[in-house]
Amino acid sequence: MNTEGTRRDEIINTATKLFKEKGYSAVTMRDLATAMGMKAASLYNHINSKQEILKAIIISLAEEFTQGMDIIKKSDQTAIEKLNLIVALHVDITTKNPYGMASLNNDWMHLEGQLEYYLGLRERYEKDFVSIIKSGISSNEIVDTNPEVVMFSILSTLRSLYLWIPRKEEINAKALAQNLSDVLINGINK
Amino acid sequence: MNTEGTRRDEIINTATKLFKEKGYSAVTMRDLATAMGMKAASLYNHINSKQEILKAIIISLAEEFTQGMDIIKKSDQTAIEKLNLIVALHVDITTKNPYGMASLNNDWMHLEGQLEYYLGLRERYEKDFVSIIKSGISSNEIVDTNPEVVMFSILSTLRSLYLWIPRKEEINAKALAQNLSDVLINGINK
DNA sequence: CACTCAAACTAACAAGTGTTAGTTTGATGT
DNA sequence: ACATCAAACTAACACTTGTTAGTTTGAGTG
Repeated sequence: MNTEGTRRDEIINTATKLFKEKGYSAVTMRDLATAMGMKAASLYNHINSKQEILKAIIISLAEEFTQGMDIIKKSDQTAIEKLNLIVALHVDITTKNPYGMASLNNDWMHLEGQLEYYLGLRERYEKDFVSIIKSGISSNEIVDTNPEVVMFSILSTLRSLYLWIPRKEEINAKALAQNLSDVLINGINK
Repeated sequence: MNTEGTRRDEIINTATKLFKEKGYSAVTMRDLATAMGMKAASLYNHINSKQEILKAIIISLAEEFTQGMDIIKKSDQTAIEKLNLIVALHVDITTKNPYGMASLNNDWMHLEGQLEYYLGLRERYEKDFVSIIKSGISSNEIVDTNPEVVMFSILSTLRSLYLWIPRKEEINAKALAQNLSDVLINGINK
């Protein structure tokens, strides 16, 4: 038994790139096979279905976010500091797998068996996020605005990071997270 | 000749909703026909191709943004005021056609004949946006941060509005634009 | 009534879809 | 030399795709 899953992982990585460019539905198994330098039927020596690939991409990412949020919400930090940690979490996960984030954002509705599970994780994440903002408002750290608008605004930016991070190799993750935190939390008004 | 294009418009509106839910590639002409209460072949009495529908949805929206930006950039306003106008522009267009915004954001890459034209409009829009931010930094209205990070942050939120506006019938456009401007420009730190 | 015409229909097409079954290849360890 | 086995292959399947051609329907108009 050698390093398990290597060939399968290559297929999933290649699929992730293709899905990011055209979306899950527009990528055929023959497209994927060509990109891998093989015939479509050969893919099935390593994976069981196209759907399984999508699941492998999305669910692991969604669980990473859930775990990150669990740690942050339990941590003994101010609300603002927790928001900074959320920004860092997104920058970190997105830097490691920017293409996968495209599927997470755009192709989750094509999950067949795990759609409910995914939606559950997502709802939970957003609830935790809003809770942190609300507690920051209560503790007078955060201005008293609609907490959902605040979450929406921050989360939209963080969810779009995958579009931006690949072009920004020059900037490192820590600097980007700091820069984003500044803009998102302190605003841009002088 | 009666009110021209009615039936065609109904088809495009129906398609817009379907595209928002599953994406362009995953919606078949038979799906669309069923939603219209007719057979797939009948659609072709009103439209010439599936591609034409996508083009009708995306290009008109992209041109609306371009026109809006042209007016804003020529206007005699401070940079911050121009940013407020951009927020209002997005809220306005998205409120009128939230489903179409989903295609604009997620299915532009499936444009076949007009891809270059679309990308040109988009690039121009982003350049104008960055220019406004830079001029705000020069005039000391805006904090001296990376202008592209600022644009990215604001634009990500504005581009995601389509996900949010349909659930928020209670809030009116003007109030939402004001609320967003506050959060995006002044930040949330107290 | 006969004519027109938009808008639906049925039937079919060629190409492409995900997937299965069975077979060949070639490197590895005995 | 032989057996093994992952990993590729060829061939084919049942079904779906966008689209075309030709036909029928039915309301409105002279």
